[in-house]
Amino acid sequence: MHVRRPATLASLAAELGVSRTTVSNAYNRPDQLSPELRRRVLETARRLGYPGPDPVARSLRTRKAGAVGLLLTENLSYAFRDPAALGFLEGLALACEGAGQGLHLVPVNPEREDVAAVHRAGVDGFVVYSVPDDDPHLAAVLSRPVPTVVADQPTVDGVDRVGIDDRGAIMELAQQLITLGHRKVGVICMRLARDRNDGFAPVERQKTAHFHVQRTRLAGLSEAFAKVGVDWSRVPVVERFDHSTASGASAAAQLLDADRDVTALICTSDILALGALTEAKRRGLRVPQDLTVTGFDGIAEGERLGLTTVRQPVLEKGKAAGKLLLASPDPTRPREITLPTELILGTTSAAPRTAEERWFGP
Amino acid sequence: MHVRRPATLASLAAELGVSRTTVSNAYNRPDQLSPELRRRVLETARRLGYPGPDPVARSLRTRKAGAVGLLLTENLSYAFRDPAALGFLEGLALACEGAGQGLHLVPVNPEREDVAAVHRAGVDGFVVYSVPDDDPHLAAVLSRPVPTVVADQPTVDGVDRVGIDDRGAIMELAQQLITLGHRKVGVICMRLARDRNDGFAPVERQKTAHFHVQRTRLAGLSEAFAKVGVDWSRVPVVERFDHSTASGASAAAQLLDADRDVTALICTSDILALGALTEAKRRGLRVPQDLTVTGFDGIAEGERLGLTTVRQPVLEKGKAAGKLLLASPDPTRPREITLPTELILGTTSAAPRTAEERWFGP
DNA sequence: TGGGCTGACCGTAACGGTTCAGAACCAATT
DNA sequence: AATTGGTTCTGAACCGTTACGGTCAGCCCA
Repeated sequence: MHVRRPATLASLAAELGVSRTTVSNAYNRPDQLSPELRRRVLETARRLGYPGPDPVARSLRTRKAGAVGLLLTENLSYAFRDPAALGFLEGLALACEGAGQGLHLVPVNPEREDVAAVHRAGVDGFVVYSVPDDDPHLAAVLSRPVPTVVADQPTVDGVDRVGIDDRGAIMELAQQLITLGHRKVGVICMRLARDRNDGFAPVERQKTAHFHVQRTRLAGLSEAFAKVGVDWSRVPVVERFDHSTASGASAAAQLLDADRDVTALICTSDILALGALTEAKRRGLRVPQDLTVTGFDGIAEGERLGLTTVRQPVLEKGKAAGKLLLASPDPTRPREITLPTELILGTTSAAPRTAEERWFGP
Repeated sequence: MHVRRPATLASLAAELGVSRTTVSNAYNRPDQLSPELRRRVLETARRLGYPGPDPVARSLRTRKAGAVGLLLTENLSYAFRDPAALGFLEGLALACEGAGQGLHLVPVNPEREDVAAVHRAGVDGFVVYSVPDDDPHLAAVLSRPVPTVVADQPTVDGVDRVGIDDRGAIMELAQQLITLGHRKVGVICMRLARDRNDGFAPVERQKTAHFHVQRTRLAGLSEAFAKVGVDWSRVPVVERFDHSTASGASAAAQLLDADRDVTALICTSDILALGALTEAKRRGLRVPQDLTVTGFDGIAEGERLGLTTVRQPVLEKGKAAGKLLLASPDPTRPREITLPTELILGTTSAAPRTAEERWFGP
């Protein structure tokens, strides 16, 4: 019994004196052979230590890998720590699980731009979640001849898409602040491009941002405030590369230091908003009396704190992406799913104090 | 130009009038052909829409898939919501990313016991994280002829393992409570088997628990308290199937309702402990004056609340699992990595009130 | 008796690559 | 002139399966 090479379908067949087809059928189509022979095949397999048909060889032959590839932002830890990304991931994983498909996280080396991993992934399709528009990995994915779904990304021709109406949602939020009377606002956003720029982001940078979600939200804000005569080029927008409450706090500090008249801090994520709240508290600013703070996403911790924000259905977004990918392989035209959002009016937003109040207290 | 079937290595070679080997070399070993020819190959590839060597076929030939399989508990959402599991996942993902390996989440259908997905996964190895000892998926993984690492699971012969000293760690915690004077304690634990049993868990069930981690922690507690003469069979142990703060709260309620003398609630996870804290507050019990509450894991929210607990390096655990799997393919004997834990004395533990104080107030 | 049907099994041809041992060619060295 | 060495490219053998289209024996029924 030479245990060097593990047994294969062929060796098993030889041992049994039957054809490979029959052994294959024993595993895949029990109705194609007599129960007795099938029993013998399976028993001999056990005896020889044959672990069943090799998954890779099977994939090659059947032209399906049984897995979905997932391309995430270059920084993996980011995804695992961002509640919104995590919700998406969970939803996608659930959809895959429901369909019996594996979920293959594509390794993205943050250092060298190594696109090879995308080409090496044996998957039946890809989901691309919120990567920069110019990410070479995205291009690599698109070059693969498998169905793809993008999420929180701009439309790519021939590719399904799932997302929310970022522009509309944040405009609704902006309108709320406008109605309350806010005109001097500041914005804290996530990184806008692949290069690090921890500081103010001029309008040009906002417009050419490589991250669709951020770009769109900023555009929505700009549009909403322009309508009531606010000169957007004078609205301070502070960008942070890292996505953490610490970043939110330092951004708030930077912004408030530079512009003390600001009555509202609009953050493009709840995580950043949580940090802003911390900084406000540290400065002795009461929220919402002295300062309004808003977020985006609708994460649990924000809800607990009564954060005014836009809630988006992250879990559903992931599920939708999975379903889109796993449904019909190739319909005529790419589909697009836009999920609804909900404006959550919490306790961190209120009308700004009047100039008078500012000087003399409430 | 029949675009029916996408181009293959062979069709490209035919088009160019060179051998398949040469085309293969153009992609994999650029030094094996002239730069000029390589350029032609690549350009023709682009023209014909050839996406590069098929990953599955390549995997078959090279006998490596470039991915690691991960088997998680049957309930996927659980993993995505448990900070400890998430930390492990992040660590593992980082290790894989560092090695350029994909991470393949094996779909585990909670309904029917469908082990097929394990056999279908084209991976070079498996990591199995905290599944019940009798999980058929675990058996399926072990039957595959690839290296495997188990984490937070009992040792399996021939398989690498990573974990912590659950018994020792919780004994240290127990000793601390004992030193403080606690003798009447109650325990809240996660589910002990695959069947649902939301309620008290008799000693027998504790001992035969299918989840290694829970079983070991309970054994450690039992041992520590037995040493000081506590009859463990009379210690209330409440089990919860779902792992959530709500479960922790309801378990605490059930336990405190049944046994009002309890001075300390030992929870086998921080999540459960957070719930217990909520319930204590709801009852007007002051922590730690009226009730001591402890957890296990060392999650961020627990730290913020000053929870007395055992901190374990979850991220490192995941990284270690990945490294173990990706290091040398097959050493002589299986390795075992036990990571250090740290007892965190927070503000949720203190000496119990004396009987006198109980009746007359502090 | 022979035609048609069914159940059980088999042979061959892919699936799309990689790899290894040369062959062919040319230039440089002995 | 023969040897050596290097580069560039080729042929053929795998990798382990499954899909497809059979074959063949036995049985039913007219």
